Amino acid sequence: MKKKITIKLKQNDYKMTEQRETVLEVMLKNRGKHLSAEEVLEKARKKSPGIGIATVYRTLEKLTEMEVLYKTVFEGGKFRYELYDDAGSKQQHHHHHIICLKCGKITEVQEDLLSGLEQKIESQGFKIIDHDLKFFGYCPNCK
Amino acid sequence: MKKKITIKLKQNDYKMTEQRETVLEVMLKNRGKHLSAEEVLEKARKKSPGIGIATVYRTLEKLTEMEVLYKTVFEGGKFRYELYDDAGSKQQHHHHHIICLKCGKITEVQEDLLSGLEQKIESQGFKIIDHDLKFFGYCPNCK
DNA sequence: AGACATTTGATAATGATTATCATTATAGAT
DNA sequence: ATCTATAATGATAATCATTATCAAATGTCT
Ligand SMILES: [Mn+2]
Ligand SMILES: [Mn+2]
Ligand SMILES: [Zn+2]
Ligand SMILES: [Zn+2]
Repeated sequence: MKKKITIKLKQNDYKMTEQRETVLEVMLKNRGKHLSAEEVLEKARKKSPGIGIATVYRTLEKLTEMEVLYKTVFEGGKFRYELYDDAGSKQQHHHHHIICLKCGKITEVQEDLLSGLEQKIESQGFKIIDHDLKFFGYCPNCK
Repeated sequence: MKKKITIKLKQNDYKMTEQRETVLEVMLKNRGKHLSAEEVLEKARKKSPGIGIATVYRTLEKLTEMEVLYKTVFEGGKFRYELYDDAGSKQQHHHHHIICLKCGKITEVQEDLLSGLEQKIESQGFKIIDHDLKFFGYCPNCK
């Protein structure tokens, strides 16, 4: 995985630096979590104490372009990043999220069930590349 | 519609002011559009030239709380507001959006097709209140 | 090791949204 | 219609996340 991404970087004339490796490791170690740039910074400093917030933003952005990370807005209007389900290989679709309106917990839903709807939309002349589906409600604890 | 909302305001000890009425009229006249606060300000000033941006934000926020408006982030990381499909009455669900990655056009999808998935999720102990589904791809013109 | 382009970190700038506060307007009581 | 209490407004400052700038440091290739 890490090796695959290093190769991808080189193909695009990007260098593999200590900081980029650290950010990547943070994301790999936190699969299933949805981290803000500040949270990534905090974790990255454990390994690379000197790393700056600008580098974290730049690296997250680059990994998002490369489709290693998925970037989206949850509540609070700031971006959060997570590993793509199948980071490294050609990416198609993304799992869904349930956000608890009381405790803020984020639960992932793996079932897709959108292909029917996507087919209907494509039959009207669109080409669908990806989707982003969030459910808002209450988790079992807060219901 | 406007009357219904005025009554709702009163029930919550809010006053109906010229500015609130203007913002509401802007939103009613632009059903199907997705306006930023700045865009609402611009349109509102046609009728109430002195209105300030802070009042626009406050009013949009209030109407969102009251479930007259729906607030969401499209591309660019800023909030946009639109009338709820059935603004005024008890609100359940919301239509979906297709965002063209080339020209930015936003198309609405009325078909729901999520009830199956929602039922499956609720059978796992969640309570679903609303959802937000966006498709990313290319519109017929840009495909 | 040396050359050169890329990357980094500190910090300034930006842009959207929210908070502050003195002034003004609204709704209900008189 | 006037008065009063309270809520709302507009100007502007503050905040917060993100992006831009730039001199110094680093990675890659020879
Ligand atoms: Mn996720
Ligand atoms: Mn819409
Ligand atoms: Zn919860
Ligand atoms: Zn298009």
